[in-house]
Amino acid sequence: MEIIHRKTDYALRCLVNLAEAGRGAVVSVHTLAQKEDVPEDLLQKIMQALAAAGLVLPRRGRTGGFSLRKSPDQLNVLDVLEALQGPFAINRCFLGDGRCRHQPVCWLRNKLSALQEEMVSFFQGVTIADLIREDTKLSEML
Amino acid sequence: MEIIHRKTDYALRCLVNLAEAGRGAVVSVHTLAQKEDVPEDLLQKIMQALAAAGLVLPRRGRTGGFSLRKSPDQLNVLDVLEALQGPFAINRCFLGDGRCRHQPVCWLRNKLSALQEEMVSFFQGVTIADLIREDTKLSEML
DNA sequence: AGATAGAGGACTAAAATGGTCCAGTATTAA
DNA sequence: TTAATACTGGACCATTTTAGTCCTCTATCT
Repeated sequence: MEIIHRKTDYALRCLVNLAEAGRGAVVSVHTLAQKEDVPEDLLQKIMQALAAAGLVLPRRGRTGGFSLRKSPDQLNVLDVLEALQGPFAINRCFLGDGRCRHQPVCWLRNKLSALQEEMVSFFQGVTIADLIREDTKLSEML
Repeated sequence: MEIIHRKTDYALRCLVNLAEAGRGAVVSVHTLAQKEDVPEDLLQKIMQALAAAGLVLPRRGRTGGFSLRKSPDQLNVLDVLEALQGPFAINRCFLGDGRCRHQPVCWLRNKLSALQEEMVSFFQGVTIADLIREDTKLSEML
């Protein structure tokens, strides 16, 4: 049972790559796919999702590609995760869509709500900056 | 994206029910299914999995059913989660089965390993006792 | 002996996941 | 201005997972 699915894994790798390329750097899907060894067509969709979520800025045309919209230390893992895997919830009832069969709000939900918040804060607390490879100069990307 | 799948949700409900029934209490799947509003056939499989994981003790025959094998405050949510959803991992590479495409051990894995451990501790820290309905006397089940 | 309860295997429908393909549009370098 | 390059967006597909059902068998208690 994995929290981070493969698409999200790919996304994290590419966002880190983008961060390492320096602030404002524009990198194409083609380049990212090669560098991080990810299927190019799939990565296209992934970057689209990240763009739709406002995490990344697309630039079309000959010299196009994607660039980060926030500095790496402000881009947290929860946002990436939700962009690719949908809203994060410790249990289905926290998604709010399909109603819980049991009660409007059941006892289990009440018990889990604290955990839900803790997990959200947890993933919000981890940023792309935290994932950057050690040997990269942090000064370059902030 | 839900951490706790429906089967695990059902399992938690029934384990709490079992805990509330008092230490050593034996409750049948039939009864549990009715009380917690869970499909009986499915719950059978769920309880089987919990038994296989050593969390619950099956008793066959006329007055049979399942009883907790640990006191509720020693039965943690991680164990339940893993019994029903398989090994817990923040990312696929922590499952150890299929090798990561990137490297024997990649930089992302190194970065995530701390998170993996934090999440494991987190779910280990939550027990069935924590999920018991407020109005139940704790003294009865410890 | 008969009723009841768990064991376990086979099977299925529906959804999620990972991935591919293709036609279209924007942009820029030459 | 045109050709190359890069993102957009929709359709499509195979595999796996999830949730759930059904049926037969075995154990045990009354």
